[in-house]
Amino acid sequence: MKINAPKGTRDILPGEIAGWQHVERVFADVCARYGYQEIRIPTFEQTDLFERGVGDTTDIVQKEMYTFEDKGGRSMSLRPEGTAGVVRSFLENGMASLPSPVRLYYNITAFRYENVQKGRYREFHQFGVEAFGAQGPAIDAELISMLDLYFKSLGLEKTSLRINSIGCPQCRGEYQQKLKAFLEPHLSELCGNCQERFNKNPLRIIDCKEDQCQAITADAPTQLDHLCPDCQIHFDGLKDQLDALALDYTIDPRIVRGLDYYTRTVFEFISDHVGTQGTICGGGRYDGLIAEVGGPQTPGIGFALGVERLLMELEAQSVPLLAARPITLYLAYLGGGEMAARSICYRLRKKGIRVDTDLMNRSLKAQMKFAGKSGAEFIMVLGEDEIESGQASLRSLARREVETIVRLDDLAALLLDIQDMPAEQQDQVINHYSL
RNA sequence: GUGGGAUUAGCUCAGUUGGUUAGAGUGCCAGAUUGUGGCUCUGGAGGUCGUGGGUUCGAUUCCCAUAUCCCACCCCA
Repeated sequence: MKINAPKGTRDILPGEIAGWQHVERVFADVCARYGYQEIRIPTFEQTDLFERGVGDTTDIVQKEMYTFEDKGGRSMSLRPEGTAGVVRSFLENGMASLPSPVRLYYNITAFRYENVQKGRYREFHQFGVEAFGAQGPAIDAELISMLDLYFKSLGLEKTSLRINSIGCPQCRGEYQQKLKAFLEPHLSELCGNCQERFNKNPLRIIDCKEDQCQAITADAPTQLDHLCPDCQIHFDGLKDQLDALALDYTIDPRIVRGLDYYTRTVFEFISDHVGTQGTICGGGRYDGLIAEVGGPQTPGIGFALGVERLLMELEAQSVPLLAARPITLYLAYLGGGEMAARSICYRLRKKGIRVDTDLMNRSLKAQMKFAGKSGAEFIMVLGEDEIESGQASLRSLARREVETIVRLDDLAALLLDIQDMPAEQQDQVINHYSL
């Protein structure tokens, strides 16, 4: 029986790992510059946490969670997102008593039982950030500027930011009444889904992509026009903050977001290269979530970024990613040189040099071939003559003509100098060691 | 949960109007007078033609089911 990777999962192979490591490194670096610290949380939690945190009316919790009973009869779920677990950890570890705001970031896999398509997997990767304890819009703008800096650091130029405010529970309730009153006369013209949404979650109707629904909701009242004074002040403040940072944004009253916990500020970074799954990054404020999970009333805000989608966007925009670092030296050997070659190889590796050598007893010709395909920068052949004289020829594999006789005793120092150096600068160093 | 397309060698794909030992390119291993790679030539390994049923003298080919992949609805990152 043939065993495949489970539907919706995939292997990240050595050939593509460089891109992943690159976006991870740059993300960690940007987070550090903003004073965000990494947190690592469990892959599964008590199901109850997600029901309360993500919202038990959401599709994510109702239809898409990997839920199982453990051997103690407890209901557990694989995390469908990161925020709930981080909030749980924040409370459990007394982080509320740390100086505010508490700023955390994470790099996780998350799991949702959905049908797979472009940019959507059952196991997927998210980078995320959560900040607790800051009330005003400055932190909203900080998160957005962080993402802007991150995208720019990666070389991703064409990202579009959309922001909206979905108000607080008070003004949202009033707005929902107005929205329903507006939609009521058109109820029969809405698509089937939206007719169901009318009672369950009318907000989602203005997010519907069906043409007939968009036509009806085009003139619908927006939450943005019905914010309470406090929410309005917050949203105006956010715009001032973004203007001060010279960040471009579009106000999109149709952004709703499918997680129950959002309040006030919501935002998305959109791509048009990821099929219909265009949201690379989504986030917002969740001032009620911490209390909902059982903690004190604490404001919070965060975002999550889809790593697979980010990588697709980078590829679509032809952004060069850091390549894997090649082997610096391939150490080939002939019969009598084998043990000396092994010993030198180990010594070089201890010094931090990337070295490869043959383990298959191959002919010299085969070793050369292998070295050439391995992408190694330099090659050296060790036989009895070289061991005896303590000298050997160091040759560039990419630039055949570059060949220099050097002392084996100097080899470590030489390679350490030229490792990771641009090719055109290497020659000078090599000449310095030349006999 | 619902649709459309696909599945043949490690990878990219031909092919068979149903008929003996199923092909190419590429990759892998080896060799081309036992000390210097990328080109070329030769040889080799590698496939129960996604899986399970059915029709048939005979199925990789036709039919049904199922799994997986890709795309879309929905939802989200």
